[in-house]
Amino acid sequence: MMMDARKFRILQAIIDDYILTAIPVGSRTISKKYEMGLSSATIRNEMSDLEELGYLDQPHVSAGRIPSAKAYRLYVDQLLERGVISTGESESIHHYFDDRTRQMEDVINHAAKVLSGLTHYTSLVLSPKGQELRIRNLQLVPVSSTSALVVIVTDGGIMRDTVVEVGPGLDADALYSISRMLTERLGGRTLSEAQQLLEESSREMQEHHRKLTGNIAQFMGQAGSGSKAKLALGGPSNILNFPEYSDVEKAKGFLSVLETKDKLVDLLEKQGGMAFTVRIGPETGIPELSDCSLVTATYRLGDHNHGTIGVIGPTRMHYGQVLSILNAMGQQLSILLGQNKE
Amino acid sequence: MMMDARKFRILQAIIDDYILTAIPVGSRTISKKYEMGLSSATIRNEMSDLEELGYLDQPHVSAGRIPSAKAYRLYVDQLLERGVISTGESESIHHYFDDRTRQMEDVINHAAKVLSGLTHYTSLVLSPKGQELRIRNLQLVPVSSTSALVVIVTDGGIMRDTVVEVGPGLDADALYSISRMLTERLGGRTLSEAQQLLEESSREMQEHHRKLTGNIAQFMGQAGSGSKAKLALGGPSNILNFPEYSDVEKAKGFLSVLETKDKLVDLLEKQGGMAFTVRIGPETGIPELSDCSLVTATYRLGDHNHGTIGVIGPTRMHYGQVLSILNAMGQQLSILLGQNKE
DNA sequence: TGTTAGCACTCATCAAAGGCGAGTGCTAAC
DNA sequence: GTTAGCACTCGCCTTTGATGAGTGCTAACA
Repeated sequence: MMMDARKFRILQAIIDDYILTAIPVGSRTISKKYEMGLSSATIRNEMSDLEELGYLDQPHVSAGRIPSAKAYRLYVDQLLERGVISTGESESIHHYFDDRTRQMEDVINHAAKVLSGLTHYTSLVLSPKGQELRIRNLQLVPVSSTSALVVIVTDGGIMRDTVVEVGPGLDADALYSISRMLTERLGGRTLSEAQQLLEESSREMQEHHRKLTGNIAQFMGQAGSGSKAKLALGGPSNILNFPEYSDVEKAKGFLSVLETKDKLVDLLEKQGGMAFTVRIGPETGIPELSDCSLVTATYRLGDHNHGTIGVIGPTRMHYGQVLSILNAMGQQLSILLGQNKE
Repeated sequence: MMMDARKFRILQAIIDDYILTAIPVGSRTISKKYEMGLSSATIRNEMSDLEELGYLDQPHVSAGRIPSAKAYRLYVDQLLERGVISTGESESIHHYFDDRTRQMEDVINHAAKVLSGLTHYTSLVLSPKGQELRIRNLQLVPVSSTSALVVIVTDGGIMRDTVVEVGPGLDADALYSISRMLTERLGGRTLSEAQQLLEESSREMQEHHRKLTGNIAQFMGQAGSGSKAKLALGGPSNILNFPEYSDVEKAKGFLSVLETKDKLVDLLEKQGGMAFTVRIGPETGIPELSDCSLVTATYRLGDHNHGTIGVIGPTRMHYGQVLSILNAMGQQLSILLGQNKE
């Protein structure tokens, strides 16, 4: 037995209905509501076939069918092929941002809020990884007599800062001249290049500079490895709007995953630069999310950097709408963060 | 009728039991479990009095009694009077911090996690307000040809940063000399003093400097007013562990409040420097939290600055334990953040 | 006068029973 | 290949009744 066009149409109708109602779909519903021109009995036969093919599950014998993960997969692949992603939403999303928020952290927090507001799902926004960012300016600001704040301005406009120990006897002017020197030498390079360069050159340096440059190099390593990519969450409690999560235990599991952000960051980073990924149920690889779907999209920042935005919701998600919104939001973020570049 | 010692003992027993079990307490339970040396009948009479006095509620006629907000209030006031706060926990809390995390944001995030882990409630940690922080160093770092990053190092070790527009034609060296000048003039002053000073002096300045100083002054106003005090949440989903919140609707309300942090910040700032405050049920002023209690404590940072830590849980909270932990955590935070001061 | 035993009464909770209805699979006719 | 008809299944809801925890009241007791 094979999947034919009619089976597919029926499957699609079932998925659409289930996405809307969250209750198992019966043959009669499909026959009447979706004007197939077929009687419920015929639908039943087809549904029986679809179940055999693994696209439908039956919670119990006298209930309707619900789509399996495999069915959603088919559905989504179809959506992506047909390119349902419209960019018309881009403009409306623009309104949600006001132009003053340019700080990376504010932007991603706000983006997460907008995204969860628009989709009514839980949203995730991951800031770009710093790996490929190029240094534009580096400056040491004295904090105490033995420590200084490192400020790095990159072409992504992202500033990461940390406090490093500096040797004693370096006053503000000394730090400034070091800053100038470092900016001169490292400007235009990526963080990882700069790190390497610093480590090499520190050998030839005087004793009391060596420690400082070593610390800075280490910091660049951290910042560059992207281990500190910031994650913003939007509307975590949105999940409670769905009957799938009216069970408190399940809700707790879901929310717990959100609290330990590490797993989520890993998951989002697996995206690997693809325009869109859709992970359905078990495909997420996190047991607590086994009846969720995670839809992610990439936004670009310059030629080498990208961040990730995503939405988590029940497997019966409005995939088309979500993909479209993610697409629009991604573009908006690229524009917004790109302004720092000029 | 008056509250006497015996009534109080009985009330205390009822509260203790209800904190433990979350089920209405009957007269028999008190009589047997708490060795009052009184029969259940006598307890019943007393309970009836306590209800009349407003300390107990009865969910329905054939159920036991539950403590009212007024009862918790009495209970907590008693606790505070007796000074149940031990400092013994301080040392153990120390272990949860590793010494490298000195950045304000990391510290408060971590503190929130530790706090929710120890108490099993939802925790809140508010960073200190900047109002009284004294400027130690101010520096402008070029970001683009027309904008610069303002970095202010204060005696709290807190760095707040924002991007300001600068007039054209100011290169790195020019910015540095401005920075030096500003540091010279503003060092040792509080943010609000500095703001005022800047605004006054900007009148006498050249045209293209005026805008810059104006922007910096504005930023100081924002930072100083504390509107940007950072709030970290710990274990939001902990609330779901309590049967009071096994109702999904209630849980959603609770979590929604957590998502809009503004209200919480307001609530925490009302603390006003008191060592401890306990808000029970309606005292929180937020409808969604009307059957929660919020316990907050202050930690000091230097002589003029303070932050707030707190715990939200059901009204039947382990007040004694929570107060004790908050006390210890507050001390630890003061020490940890104080290290930036030297 | 305060305390206690006894008793009738209330009412939430739980489990069992039964009706309802949505939905199925199968069969026979078109 | 499609459809109408029908018996059957089984989750869901409501009803019912038993259970038991807990109360308020009264009368007896120290």
